[in-house]
Order: sequence, then structure tokens, then C-alpha cells
Amino acid sequence: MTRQKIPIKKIDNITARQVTFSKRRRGLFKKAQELSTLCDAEIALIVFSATGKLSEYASSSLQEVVEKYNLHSDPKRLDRPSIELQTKSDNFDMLRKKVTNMTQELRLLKGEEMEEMTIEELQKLEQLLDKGLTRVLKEKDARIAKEISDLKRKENQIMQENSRLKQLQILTPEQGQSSESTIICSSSHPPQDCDSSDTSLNLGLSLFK
Amino acid sequence: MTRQKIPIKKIDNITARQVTFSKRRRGLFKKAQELSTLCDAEIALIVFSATGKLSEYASSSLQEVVEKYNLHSDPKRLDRPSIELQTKSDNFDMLRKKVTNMTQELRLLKGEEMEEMTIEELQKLEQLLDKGLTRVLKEKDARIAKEISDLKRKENQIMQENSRLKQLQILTPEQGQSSESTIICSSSHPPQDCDSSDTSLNLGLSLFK
DNA sequence: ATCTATTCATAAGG
DNA sequence: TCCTTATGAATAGAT
Repeated sequence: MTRQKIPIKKIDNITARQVTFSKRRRGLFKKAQELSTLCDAEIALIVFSATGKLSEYASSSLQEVVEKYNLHSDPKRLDRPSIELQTKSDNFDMLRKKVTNMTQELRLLKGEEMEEMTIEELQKLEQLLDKGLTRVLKEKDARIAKEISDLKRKENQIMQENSRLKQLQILTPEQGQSSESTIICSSSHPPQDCDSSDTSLNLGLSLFK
Repeated sequence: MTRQKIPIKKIDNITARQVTFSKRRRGLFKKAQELSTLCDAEIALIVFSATGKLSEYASSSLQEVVEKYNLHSDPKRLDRPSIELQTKSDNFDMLRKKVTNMTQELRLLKGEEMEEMTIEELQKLEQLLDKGLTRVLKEKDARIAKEISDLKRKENQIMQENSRLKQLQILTPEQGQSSESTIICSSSHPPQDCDSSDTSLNLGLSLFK
């Protein structure tokens, strides 16, 4: 944004990324604190660098803001459950309360005990479930696609092995067969590739049972 | 900081403060998201306006970042408990564990953190979500149907009232009006039906807002 | 860390 | 809220 504008995507060069991180983090914290001062806003800001280093800012205290955040959501905490900033004051009763709330939320997500809910709440719940389901389906599809490509890759390897075996048989038709395959297999693959890739096959089969 | 530089202290003029809040909040969120993208940082940002309105941003999810924050500042948790407190602190730990488990389950149901799951587990999750969603949809449909029939019933009642009123007006056009409607209303409906059925109407309207 | 050209953010006003 | 504009602030790239 100065000598040259940079596109907003992950910076490849590690050094450049770290430098930019430092500069922009400082800018961000400054802006946060200015906004808080100018407009009397309550702000909490948590930043982890790519290397896991933590920096934080809060106009009052992180605990305070996060607790206010928790209170702000509706009693049933449908879309934002239990962000729990743990403190030493996290006492027994609070934990019991948390368990109660979460139990209730889990029930709702499973479609139980909806008697008390309004139509609006039911709609929110529906959206939440739909979102979760979409994500799960997406992940599942990705995994299945990966399984399939893995299996195809394995198939290719095996076919190549077969070709090699056939060639060897042609070249040396008199040799003993039993020891031969073992030798070839161990020389060209890690051992676990010899047993027809159990894991992948099982996964593939159970998918459609 | 443009037409004129402003000092970083609370802006007195309320309107100006709100305008500045909107602008700077937008800027702050943009910066936060740019930093996250450019430098692969994990960021959580919570902002309450002076009037208590909440806005939030998180590179992943607030839950995730806040929990990472908890872990980060956590390691020195729980000083060695005295023997007489042992029982209580066992329960405490159990509750904590339960909270952790439930938190995880809630995440999964929301389609988060599926990295560790097998395809089979994803399928189970999918079925669970689908079941929940089906139930919620069924409940919601039932409620909506009930709302509609309730509204229709009320409409009928009101129309009947109107007919009766008209007839009375024709039969006794000279009578005082103020006491008349009251009498009719209380004679044919429970009292709360006189005030235009607030609950149902509100529900019906907010459904489509 | 410092410099500086350039882009960005935003105060004021409509 | 959005638009415009003048100007101060932030920052990319280089040192």
C-alpha cells in the first residue's frame, strides 16, 4: 500500500510476512485503542502470529469483554455457545451452569425438547443445523474424493508391479515363483504396501455398506 | 485525521461520535482481516459500541481463538489442592472434563474441527445432524401450521363480531357506542382476545422480517 | 530500526 | 447510511 500495493493474500516470503505482521499488528492495536478512546467503545482483541505468539489488547479487561459477549447472546446461546474465558474464579457452580447450558444446547441440536422454543428460535436452529450439515457433507465429500484418488494411485502401483513381474517371468521363466514376488515387493515399496492397502480398502467398502 | 487532525480523546458530540465509530470500526475490522490473511494470523476481535451494540470478527471462530488464548495462559492452573479439598476438586475436574467433551461435541455438530474424524465418523455425524434437522423442520412446520389456523380462527371471530356490530347498529342506530363495544367484547371472548392477539400477530410478522 | 513514496483511512460536509 | 474530498496516517519496499 505504498511503494507498491500488495494483494490481500498470504505473503509467501517468510521474512516479508513477519515484517508486515509486526507493522500491521502495531497499526491494528493502535486503531483499536483509538476507537475505544474516541467512541467510548469496549474492545477485546486477540492476535496469534503464525508462529503462535500471542498478543492481546482490551479496553477494560479481556475477561470483562468476553463475559459481556457471553451475556449479550440470548439465553439459549444457540449461535454462540460457551466461549469460556477460564479464570480462577471459574468455580464449581459456574461449571455446573455451563454443563446445564451445554446439555440443553446439545438436546436442541438433536431435535429434542423444542417445546419451549418460538418459531424464530426454531428457524435459527434450523439454519445452524443446516450450516453444520453442509460443512460435514463438504468434508465427507473431500475425504471420499481423496480415498478414491489414493485407491487409484495404489491400483496403478500394483499394475506396474504386475507388469514388472510379467517381464521378469518372460526374461527368466525358469526361476522359482514364491520367493520372487516377495523380493520385488520389498525392494520397491515400504512393507505396508505389500498387503493390499487394508486401511483404504476397508474404508472404501464400509462407505457403502 | 484528515480535513483536520482530531485529538485522541472521547468525542463529545454524540452524532459525530457515532459517525466516527461506524467509520473506524469498519476500518478496524478490515485491518484485522487483512492482517489475518496476509500473515496467517489468528485473530479475534470483539467490539461493543457505547450503546452496547456488539460486533465481532474472528479469523476462524471466536470460540477457537478464545480457547487457544485460554490454553496459552493456562499451564499454571490449579495450585496443588489440599487433601481435604480433594473430593471436591475431583468433581471439579470431572466437570471440567465434561465441559471439554461437550464443547468438542458442539463443535462437531456445527461442522468445525473435523480434521481428526474418519469417513465413518463423518457419516454418523451427518446422520445425526440430518435427524436433528428433520425434527426441527417438522416442529417448525407444525408450529407454523398452528399459527396459521389460529390466525384464521381469530379472523373468523372478528368477522363475526363485525357482523354482529353491524346488525346492532341497524337495529338500534341511536344507542351510545362507547359502552356497547365493551359489552360485546367481554361477553363473547376471554378478555385477552380484545387486544388484537398480540402474540400471534407478532410471531406471524417477525417470521418474515 | 529508519526512510520515503505511495496508498489508505477518515474528518468534515452534504 | 452513503458520497465526496482534502489531508493525515499507515505502510511496502529498500536500506
